Amino acid sequence: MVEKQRRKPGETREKLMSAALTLVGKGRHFASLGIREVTRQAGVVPTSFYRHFRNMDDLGLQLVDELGLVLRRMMREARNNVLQADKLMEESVGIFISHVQANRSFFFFMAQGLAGESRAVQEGIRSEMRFFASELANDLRRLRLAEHLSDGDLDMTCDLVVRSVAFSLTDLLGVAPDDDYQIDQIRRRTTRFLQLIFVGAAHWKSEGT
Amino acid sequence: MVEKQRRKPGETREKLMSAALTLVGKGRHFASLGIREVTRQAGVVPTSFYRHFRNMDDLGLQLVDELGLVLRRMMREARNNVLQADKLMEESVGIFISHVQANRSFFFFMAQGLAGESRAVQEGIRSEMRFFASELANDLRRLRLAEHLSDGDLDMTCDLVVRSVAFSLTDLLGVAPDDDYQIDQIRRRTTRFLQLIFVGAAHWKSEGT
DNA sequence: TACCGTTGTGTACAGTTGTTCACTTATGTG
DNA sequence: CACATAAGTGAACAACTGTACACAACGGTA
Repeated sequence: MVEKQRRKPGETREKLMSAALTLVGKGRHFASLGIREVTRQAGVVPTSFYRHFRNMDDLGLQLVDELGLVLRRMMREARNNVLQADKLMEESVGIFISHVQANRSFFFFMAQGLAGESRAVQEGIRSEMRFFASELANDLRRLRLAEHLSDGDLDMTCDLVVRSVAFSLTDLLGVAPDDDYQIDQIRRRTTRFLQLIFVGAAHWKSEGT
Repeated sequence: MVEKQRRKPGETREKLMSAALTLVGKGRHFASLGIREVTRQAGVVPTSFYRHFRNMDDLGLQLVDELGLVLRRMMREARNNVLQADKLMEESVGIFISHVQANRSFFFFMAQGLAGESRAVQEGIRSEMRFFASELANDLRRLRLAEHLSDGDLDMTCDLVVRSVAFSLTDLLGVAPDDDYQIDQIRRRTTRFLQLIFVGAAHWKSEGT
């Protein structure tokens, strides 16, 4: 007699994905995870894996999609909550950090994927970052905060902003999630990076002429 | 009769390390490499591994040390060849890119290690980057290129510079090594990033007062 | 020359891996 | 209700893994 568990449709799929994330969150690298390991963590029999994914790379790709959702939520919150332009950067960095804390495993996965072994995952994450940068550029245009910059220069600036924040991710994931002191240091530093970049953008090319 | 190969002392050790690097250079992630796999690539029997390393993490740590040498060579070359201050950034980025091309596997390893699973390797690479940033700050002070900045602000600026260049690493490693067009795009973009940062540094705090 | 520590070799073994197969059970549509 | 399909299960396999052991050849030193 086979005891088949009753589950909602797609529940095992979710279990597998979050099992992989859990392992990544525990410090394991996604590239080193095996199918059996993930199914074990998910409390599911190994063969179930193949019902939902072709292999680990496939699972990784689907995680990238979910990561996209997380990033979009973050962006939406930033858009809604950053009202006054003068505190724009402090608040944005704050929102970023709190989202990282709330979805630590996801961001572990993101940081790993940037130099990961699956080209597809890598390209997926990179494209999420490009999207993020272009949305940021739109916002700045809309808020009339960068009217002296050409489109190309604004894109470059936003690209650099996104990269700097993304790099802070590795700092953030390197400290304990409850180490408030260190986290505050990172928050300050990241904010100053962004301020420096925008000071640069404000004077960009205005001196070469 | 056991045919023992004659090798220079430490030759097998080197073979193992460069075998790991080779695999990483082929797109594999360091965290997913196994002892047997590395020894196979090195053309050595699995048990030999333990004569030189306690486990793969240990090998990784020793690779970080060698990476340090590569980075120092790069820094030295930059110091010798960058003579005129106005081309400082173009030339530095150029030297960086050519070193990456010449030691591709090493830089693959570096990019992976930043979000790798061994905390020790991670910390090692991070510390190499800190060292690099502080040396850069020294140089700028020495060349009297940043006299209006406080020590703290100069450190921050150099930190941001190093991070931006390091992030370009992932771009660089993502394109084929002979894709000259793309590489030139990356070179241009990275250079502009640095210029933007230094424009920011030049006007830093001069406006808040 | 005799000796010893280092390094390389071959064999062995238990544990884990990815994947296939034949099966049972649940679910939703006609 | 019947039935096709999706989603779960367990057993099995060959291949591979890390690691241990005993042994052999080398290099240097006394």
